[in-house]
Amino acid sequence: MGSQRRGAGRGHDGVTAETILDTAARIIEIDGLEAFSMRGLAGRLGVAVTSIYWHVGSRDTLFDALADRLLDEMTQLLAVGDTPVDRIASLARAQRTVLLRRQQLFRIAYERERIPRLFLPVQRAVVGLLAEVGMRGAEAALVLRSVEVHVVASAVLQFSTMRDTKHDEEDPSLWTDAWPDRDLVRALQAPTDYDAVFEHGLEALLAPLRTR
Amino acid sequence: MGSQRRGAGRGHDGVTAETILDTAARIIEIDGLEAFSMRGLAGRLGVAVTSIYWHVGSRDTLFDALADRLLDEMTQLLAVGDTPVDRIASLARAQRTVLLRRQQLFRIAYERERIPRLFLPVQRAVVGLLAEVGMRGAEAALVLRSVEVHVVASAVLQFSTMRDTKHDEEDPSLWTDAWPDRDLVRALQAPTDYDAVFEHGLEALLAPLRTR
DNA sequence: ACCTGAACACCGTTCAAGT
DNA sequence: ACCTGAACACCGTTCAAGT
Repeated sequence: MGSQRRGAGRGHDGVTAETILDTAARIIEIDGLEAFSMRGLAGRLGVAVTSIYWHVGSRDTLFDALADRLLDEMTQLLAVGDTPVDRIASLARAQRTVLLRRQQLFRIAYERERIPRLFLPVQRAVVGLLAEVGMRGAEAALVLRSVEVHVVASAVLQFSTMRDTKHDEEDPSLWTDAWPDRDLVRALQAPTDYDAVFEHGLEALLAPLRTR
Repeated sequence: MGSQRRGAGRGHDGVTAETILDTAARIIEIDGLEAFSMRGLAGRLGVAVTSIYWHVGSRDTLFDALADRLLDEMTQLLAVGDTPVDRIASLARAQRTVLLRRQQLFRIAYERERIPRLFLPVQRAVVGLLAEVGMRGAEAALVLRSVEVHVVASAVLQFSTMRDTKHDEEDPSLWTDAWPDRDLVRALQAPTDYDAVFEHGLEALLAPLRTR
């Protein structure tokens, strides 16, 4: 709302919109979204709260700006692989990697309903790759969205177990009843391997494409 | 922390832990999680804030109690269908239906990392059904978790578009470039049919089981 | 153009005091 | 056993005032 950026950084002890956003992003990604406050951010920057309002506006517009940054990052992803289907899979993995690295920013984007926009650049690429294997129209749209849901899915679920490690393993007592299948009980007591779950689901979704 | 419930409702103008939880759940599910506050809840009940602390404890323990209620609801689900795979699919759908109806309570459970516990009753049932088609051990665990991830996934993604209807459709301008595939553009401009996406992904995950 | 403090209307929580 | 008001330490945001 307020500011207009001009020229490069000046030798001044004030803050710029950039440094505010940088610091906000760092606080949020390291200490978590709920640890963030406007006053805390101002304190970290050594500035009055009201100064933030001048540079980037309210908490709301600040979060919007952070969501835009994540969007920028999503437009940089590149597809690799020998076949079109391999390249689709590589894009899905790359998206997932960004989401896992930017968990908290992703939550912000999610809460502002920016997910469709966030995924648009990759979707455009996937559309082209689907056309290469002869898939178009409503059928292609369904595959596109299924892959998107799957990427978000496994990332979101992984968040809740990543947040604190003491919950990283399932409570063993939940599965200690006398089950006949000891291998399965052991597999379920181990921490969920979300990478494996992701690959399994992705392969299930892409399998029909591999035979065209 | 404080109270011990005894006997049935007494004719008194005080509140009980039950009525507090009922009112809290209604506020949260109707007005949304962010609209909830301890003071607002007290106001709605016509009681001082501090009275809530006596009956159910802090906001934290109150949310824990609400998560327990959702867990109870999840234990009631029944499998229907002719084949074991059909019954697995029916359980997945039933779970999804509960999640969509109790969106906000689910968010609470999710943020408290109760998802594994929440899904345990259904998982037990699915384990039995997988055994019926001869799937056990680590392989069964992977399928189990993939289905769980898929259910949560499509529900979570649907939330963000359900919250306000003006975002229910994708921004048409995102796809209006000159694309050769008009059918696909039309399909992508329409609101996402999450039911279809859910069924598509579920079928992809269960397809390998149908041929055993 | 940039930064400030004071003020407002909110929070969750504790605690001593009432009946 | 149950409920209360006062108080504390937080919020986000606005606004008039400074330089």
